[in-house]
Amino acid sequence: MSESTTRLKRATIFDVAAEAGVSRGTVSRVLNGEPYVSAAAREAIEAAIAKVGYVRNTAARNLAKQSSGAIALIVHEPDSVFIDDPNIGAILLGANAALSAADYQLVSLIIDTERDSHRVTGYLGGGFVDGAIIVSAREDDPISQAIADLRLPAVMVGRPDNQPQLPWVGIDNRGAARQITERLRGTGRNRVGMIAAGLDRDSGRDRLAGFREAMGEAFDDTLVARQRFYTYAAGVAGMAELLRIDPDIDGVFAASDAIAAGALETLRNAGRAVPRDVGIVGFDDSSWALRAQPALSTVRQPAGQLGARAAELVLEQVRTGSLASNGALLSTEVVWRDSA
Amino acid sequence: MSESTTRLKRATIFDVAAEAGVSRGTVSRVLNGEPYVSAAAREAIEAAIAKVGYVRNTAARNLAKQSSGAIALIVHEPDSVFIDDPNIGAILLGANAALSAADYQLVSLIIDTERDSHRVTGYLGGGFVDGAIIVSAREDDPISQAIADLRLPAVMVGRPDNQPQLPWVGIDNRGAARQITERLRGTGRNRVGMIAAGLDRDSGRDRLAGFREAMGEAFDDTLVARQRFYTYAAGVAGMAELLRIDPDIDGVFAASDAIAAGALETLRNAGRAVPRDVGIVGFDDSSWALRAQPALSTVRQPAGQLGARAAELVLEQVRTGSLASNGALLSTEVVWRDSA
DNA sequence: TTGTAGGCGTTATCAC
DNA sequence: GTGATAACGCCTACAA
Repeated sequence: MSESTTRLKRATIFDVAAEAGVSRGTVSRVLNGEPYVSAAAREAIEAAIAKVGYVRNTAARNLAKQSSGAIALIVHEPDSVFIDDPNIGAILLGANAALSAADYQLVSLIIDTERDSHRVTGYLGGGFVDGAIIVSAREDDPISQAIADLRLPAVMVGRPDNQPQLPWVGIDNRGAARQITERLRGTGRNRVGMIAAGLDRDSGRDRLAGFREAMGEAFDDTLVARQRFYTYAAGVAGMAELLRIDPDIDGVFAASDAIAAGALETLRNAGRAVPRDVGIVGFDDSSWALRAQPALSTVRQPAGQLGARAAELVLEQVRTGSLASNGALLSTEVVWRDSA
Repeated sequence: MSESTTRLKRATIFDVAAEAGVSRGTVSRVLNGEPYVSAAAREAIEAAIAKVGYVRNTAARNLAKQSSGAIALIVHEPDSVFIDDPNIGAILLGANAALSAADYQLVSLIIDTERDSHRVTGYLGGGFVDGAIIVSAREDDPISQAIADLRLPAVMVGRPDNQPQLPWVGIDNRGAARQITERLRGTGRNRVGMIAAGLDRDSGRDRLAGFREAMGEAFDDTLVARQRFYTYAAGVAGMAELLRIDPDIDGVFAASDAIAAGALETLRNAGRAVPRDVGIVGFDDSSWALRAQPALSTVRQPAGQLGARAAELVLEQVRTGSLASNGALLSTEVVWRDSA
């Protein structure tokens, strides 16, 4: 009676062994699907497991096996802007699918404050996970250093500047930026600028570099509006700045679709028609691209594959202790729609 | 030399104790900030910790303490649509902040397939976490049942239908829907319909119920377009359906801002002006609301607080073993802009 | 095929 | 204040 109200002690292998009339060793063997167990024993044990309601204590298992079967995915967005990042969800889903196929558990950790950063470091060192995927780390990220110290198998999504020894997967931001800028220029624009963002990460800097390359001689640094975040608001502000600097601007490469959408609003309010007066292209091919008016020409980023590939590389390290290659570049695709 | 290439064994309390010339017990005491440790011992131990590069093995600690200091947040979106859900990110951040303040680690688990569901169940039972927050569970969710079986402290975000014993936090979807519908009708609309979605969850059903209540005698079930997801595409399709059924429709309550945005597109293509010809209101006050043309009148959902409150309730259970109240309703607010 | 027992790294309860 | 030492629950040689 009182059993049902007080918190019952959870059954252990001991209880199962006693119930089935065998030793703990044998129970452990059937639990792990090992051979050399008689059918009779197996049956008795399975019945006992069901009867006593046994579930394995993974903390104990981890301790004994020195591994956890889990991989962390760390999202580091100290400014809480990741809510609007269209890629992170897809990266997560891709990583989850790849790990799931290998029967690993993905656990996502978010770092929002300095305090989070410390706590997560402790968590990573605590045997909770066998490896880690780091998303959207910034230049000065303490986590990547901590991971290196812990010798925890890890891979970054995006190319790390300060941790050259960390394996990574990413896209060729520079090449993609160059391609779409060239295409934009090809529509006969003469004065083309850029709304850049995220210049504290490699992705942001590389997109700017690609733009500069594509512009060649025509590059004009005053026509680069530098914003902090990849947001709609940044697009609104950045476009206003560009119009102020050069009212005759007729082409804009926005560092993200959200920025492009914001720029569209500014242009609309300024009475400029897109693509007639001004051609604009974005980056990501997120949901912003299709919903914008007009629909955005942009670069498709294989976010899901990014996550999946990162997961595979972590698993390779976990299993073999090392990695065949040290980085992977996934290919992008220019998607041409109506905005330029 | 070879030390640096082969994987070094991680230092344990043993090593620290030896290095500092004290016993493990004393080391453990300083590690846990307990009193009754001499300054000399503390200093020696701290130096030793730094010297041997000790980091605590949490698996062992969990085993001994029978707890983990981590709380799971389970996102269950089998259709991968959560990428576009504007609330989940905020819920996550809110929960993370609340747990962080109590020095708990939030770990997010996503369930995307049947296989994920099984694996996560095992994870939850394995001593990795002390409690769980369940987001966006659906009616037939096996996870909530598993959690009940495990006697794991848990709380749902959103009111559970099938697990009445599970504590939860949510908003008054029905009341909020009623309020905004009444306000919409107050703008002098005669033929008002609804684009409903997510009718397999309480939130979706409650919004429809609130709409019905507000309409009273004027409720017309043929003017309810039922969609599966809370997406832009659903809005496009739902609005088309409503226009087909009643070309004279002059008011629409969309079950989410994304749906409302989609509806706006259909209306624009159909040559209907908003709010002149048709008034439209949404739900969530997500980024869709402000970026829509015209900006949406909508219901603000306190997503961050939802996550924070859920976290607090889980911690209360973890610490006291029980809960003072069994549910919490957070208040919403009608935000009136230009779309109606 | 099965049982035995030592070890995984910490914590906690004792004596001292 | 500090040092032994028995848990914690599981895995895994090794022996039988």
